[in-house]
Amino acid sequence: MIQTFANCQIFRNLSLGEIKEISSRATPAHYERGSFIFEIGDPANYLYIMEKGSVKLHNMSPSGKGVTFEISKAGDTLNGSALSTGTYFVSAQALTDVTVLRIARNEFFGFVAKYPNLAMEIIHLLSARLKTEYKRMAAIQREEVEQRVCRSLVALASKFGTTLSMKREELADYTGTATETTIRVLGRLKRAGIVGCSAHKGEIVIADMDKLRAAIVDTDDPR
Amino acid sequence: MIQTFANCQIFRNLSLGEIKEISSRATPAHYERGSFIFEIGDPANYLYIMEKGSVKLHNMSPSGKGVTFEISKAGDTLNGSALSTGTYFVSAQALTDVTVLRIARNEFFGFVAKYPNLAMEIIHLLSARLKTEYKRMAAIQREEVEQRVCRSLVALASKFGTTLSMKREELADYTGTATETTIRVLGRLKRAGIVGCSAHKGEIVIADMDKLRAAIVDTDDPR
DNA sequence: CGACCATTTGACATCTATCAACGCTGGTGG
DNA sequence: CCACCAGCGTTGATAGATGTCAAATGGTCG
Repeated sequence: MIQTFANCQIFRNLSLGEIKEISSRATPAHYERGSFIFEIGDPANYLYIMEKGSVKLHNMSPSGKGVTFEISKAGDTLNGSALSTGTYFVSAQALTDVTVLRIARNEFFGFVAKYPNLAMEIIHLLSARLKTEYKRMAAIQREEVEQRVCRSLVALASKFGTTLSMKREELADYTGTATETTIRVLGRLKRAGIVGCSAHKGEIVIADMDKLRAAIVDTDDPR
Repeated sequence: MIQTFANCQIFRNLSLGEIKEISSRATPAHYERGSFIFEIGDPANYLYIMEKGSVKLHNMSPSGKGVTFEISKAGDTLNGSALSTGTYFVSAQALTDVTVLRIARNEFFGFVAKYPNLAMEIIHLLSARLKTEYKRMAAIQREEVEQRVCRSLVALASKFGTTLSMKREELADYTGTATETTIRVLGRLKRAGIVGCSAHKGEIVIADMDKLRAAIVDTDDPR
């Protein structure tokens, strides 16, 4: 458990003693694949820290149209900003069996007020995430679908490696396109040798990472 | 100057003495309409706090395609998160003549580390902004243009009132559509009596705020 | 082996961007 | 005072990209 905290970005600048103090207030919880850790709109009473497994943060509309914001893994917090806004603004669904640690909102904020290093790391983390979202917005508004699929693949691969275990539909929700459209793009990428052909169901293998990266630099403003 | 700080969300929980201390390290600066306070990619060495005027935060690609993220006014900070990430990740351009206060990055972070209230407010602010961006992403990926234009109008009106002084092109960049498309939507809204017909150039007047709000609730997920 | 779900492919509808032309308005200079 | 110009707003026609619908294929698991 201590190790989980030490691996978590927002706690990394704390001393071992401080981490021990905080982790003493955390309780573990398990969720099985497919279940929800919380749903959008629930009151945000706990900070969740991922220990094991992966979780999809998304906003599924009643019509079935999903928007995926992030896939979280060990060391990530789940929609931690919601502790500030009062209610979770995304849903968290387990993609695998999952173990999390959770800390009550008030206790967590107590620590934040007490340890400037912790507050500072949170600020850095939120800033980085905001930057990511801004870039993503710019990409969505400017780029064509093929670009965006490639961009999604790069983002996912840099976090999870070149073998992604996700369905086409999940990639489509992450990219923000129809499933069929994503499949057609993947088809083109296969023919270009960028994506592997063999891949099992529910799996996407990136065959040539360099080519993939090259495919998204052609547009304006490489920054 | 003190007043500017007191009106600024991130400083609002500080004592007068603390505000005085911080504001003693701030220096004012003026920019005339059209000029850039900073441009995307510049090293983020200062925190800017708006005192007077309005500023557009955007990302203009060389091809001329602009994405507008926010219009800032008195009390707002300009891309403050950039102090964490190292370089500004949007450009800040004055829409009017503008007065800002600026504080050197290191000094500002010194205060953040020293005053937990300040750090906490920053966390709240960033969290709220992240929530806004998530909603916006969901809207972009799910909604049709008409919805999004209405949503933009509501957001802008709740900050600036029902008379917006902006060109169609600026609204289009904010909404993420072509200028002509935005104009066509505005045409429909005029006919529906939601938007005023008289409006001068460079001005958009919202005639019926209730109808406007009603126009964006029809889709999924009213949250 | 059979059922079910993911994946794929095709045809089609439609939305939106793009291109082009024009009108209007306010400002400027003769 | 008038004519002209430049920029913004508006409208129409068109093409292209992407979503949607429908159906076939193929893989996986019980």
